[in-house]
Amino acid sequence: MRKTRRACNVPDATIHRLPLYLEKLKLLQAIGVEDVSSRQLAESLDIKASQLRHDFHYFGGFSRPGRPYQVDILVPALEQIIGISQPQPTVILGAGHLGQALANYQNLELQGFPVVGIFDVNPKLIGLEIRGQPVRDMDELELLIRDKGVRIAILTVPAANAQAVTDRLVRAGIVGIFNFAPTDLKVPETVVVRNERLAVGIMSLSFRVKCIIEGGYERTDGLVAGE
Amino acid sequence: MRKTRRACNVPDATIHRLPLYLEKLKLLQAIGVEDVSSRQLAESLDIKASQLRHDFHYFGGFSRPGRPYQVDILVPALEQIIGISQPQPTVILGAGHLGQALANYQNLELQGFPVVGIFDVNPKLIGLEIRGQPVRDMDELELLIRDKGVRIAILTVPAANAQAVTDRLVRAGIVGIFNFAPTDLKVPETVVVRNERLAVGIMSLSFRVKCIIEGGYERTDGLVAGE
DNA sequence: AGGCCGCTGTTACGGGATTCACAACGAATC
DNA sequence: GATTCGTTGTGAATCCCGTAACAGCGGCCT
Ligand SMILES: NC(=O)c1ccc[n+]([C@@H]2O[C@H](COP(=O)([O-])OP(=O)(O)OC[C@H]3O[C@@H](n4cnc5c(N)ncnc54)[C@H](O)[C@@H]3O)[C@@H](O)[C@H]2O)c1
Ligand SMILES: NC(=O)c1ccc[n+]([C@@H]2O[C@H](COP(=O)([O-])OP(=O)(O)OC[C@H]3O[C@@H](n4cnc5c(N)ncnc54)[C@H](O)[C@@H]3O)[C@@H](O)[C@H]2O)c1
Repeated sequence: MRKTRRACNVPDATIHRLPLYLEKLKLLQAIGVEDVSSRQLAESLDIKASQLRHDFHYFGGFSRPGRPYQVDILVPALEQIIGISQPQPTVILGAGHLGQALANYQNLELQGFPVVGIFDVNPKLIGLEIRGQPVRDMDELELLIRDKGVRIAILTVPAANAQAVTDRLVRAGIVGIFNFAPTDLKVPETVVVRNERLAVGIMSLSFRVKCIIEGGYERTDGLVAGE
Repeated sequence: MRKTRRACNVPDATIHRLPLYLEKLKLLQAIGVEDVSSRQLAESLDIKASQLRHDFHYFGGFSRPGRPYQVDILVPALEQIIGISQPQPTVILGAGHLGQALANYQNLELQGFPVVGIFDVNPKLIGLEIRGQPVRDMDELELLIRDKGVRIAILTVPAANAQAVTDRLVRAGIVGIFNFAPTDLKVPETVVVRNERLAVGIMSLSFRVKCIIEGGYERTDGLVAGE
């Protein structure tokens, strides 16, 4: 009980690293590696070993002093922390360009997020099969969410409709929304939204590109060629 | 000269907010708003006004004490900082599901990143028209990059081919790579990579969802219902 | 003019995140 | 067995970001 309490106070920065750890560990697992030290794992991810141990420390640690981490223990432990010990059924809202791309993305299922429903309002799209699944009419939304116990939704509708769809998702019991529309969604406290803004990504890239071209080659991490 | 030096030491967190500022400001500009205070702008983005002023301070400030910010000054100033005063021609590598979705995404051009080339190796895709542009053979890559002065590339090829394509992009003079493949790319110091990992996003969402469901409703920001 | 209000620029502070340092421990080697 | 090396767990220290506080300026109203 205390443990789940503490787990939610973990900083975002740490949470964002867990998937990276998990990904690398699964890779190691696939090639038969049995144990791995914090240094090995950290260096392959370009971070400090102490940070990795510190991250793990939030969850009480996964080994004991003297013993390296065991891949077969770490993988399920991280999966349990992230919440994908059981696959998390997921629905996609909006079967347009992006929605279809995501529906076709097999990695989603591999990483524990099988798409169990794709929804749209466009009659021309409804019925279209994507990887064995039909695009569904919005009428079926609430029923399917309840039947399959869906808690996570991926939102790929136009920005103008994003809030309306969100409200409906919230009423249907969705707890997490992965939002690709460039809009800030209003949701109750008991629902989490994660915005994935393409514009932010490409614009910050552009900034760094400009820095390299205009300002010489120095980087944030230190080295500046003499004044 | 000093100014460009300093500009590159701006923290990432600030850079990530610039696109949000710009987006909101363009919206205000479109509806004829002439000036805006730090409080107004900040509150519409759910951040503190002092943070916004602090962010702007990295660039010397955009007004003077007593006067609110003028939208018509701020917009071009931010565009100049981000590096999109002139549109940044962009190429897409990999015309699969995701590549096509992005090629169809009109917001890219609206935000200053017109797609001037879409490339693939699949003969069946080459020649396919997407928003008026043909999918091109990789043979044309270097020439088009040089001709159009492209500095930013969007990488949507399978992870297995990502590094090879990257090497070729780097040799062709690309400076910034927006990478959607779940792989860490190795590039020289003079090239910037920004990874957009879907897995990180959806897994951290899943973690927060699990926290809400298991651990009650408390959030990082404080309030925990009594012990 | 004078006073008041609201605004920005700027500096100082507090807190969180990263990094460091080391103690405790296990295994292998001599 | 002792010793040496490598490992994790953990608290301290450092660094950096977000927040607050305030000084200085502009406009407005009286
Ligand atoms: N295309 C991209 O690469 C891309 C990238 C980043 C973000 N986005 C964002 O993702 C969203 C979708 O982009 P897109 O390119 O796929 O657009 P799109 O127009 O191709 O697809 C949107 C789909 O949503 C459906 N829709 C509209 N209203 C709906 C509703 N109320 N309920 C259910 N479905 C509804 C439409 O019928 C359409 O099929 C947009 O908000 C866009 O800004 C797109
Ligand atoms: N589909 C998604 O929604 C999604 C989401 C996030 C990340 N990704 C990642 O984006 C990448 C592309 O995903 P996708 O679903 O579009 O895959 P896809 O297979 O549909 O498309 C990949 C395309 O790249 C082309 N290609 C392969 N090797 C190439 C090369 N050497 N040079 C140029 N083109 C080449 C292929 O011909 C194909 O058309 C993958 O790395 C995937 O992991 C995809």
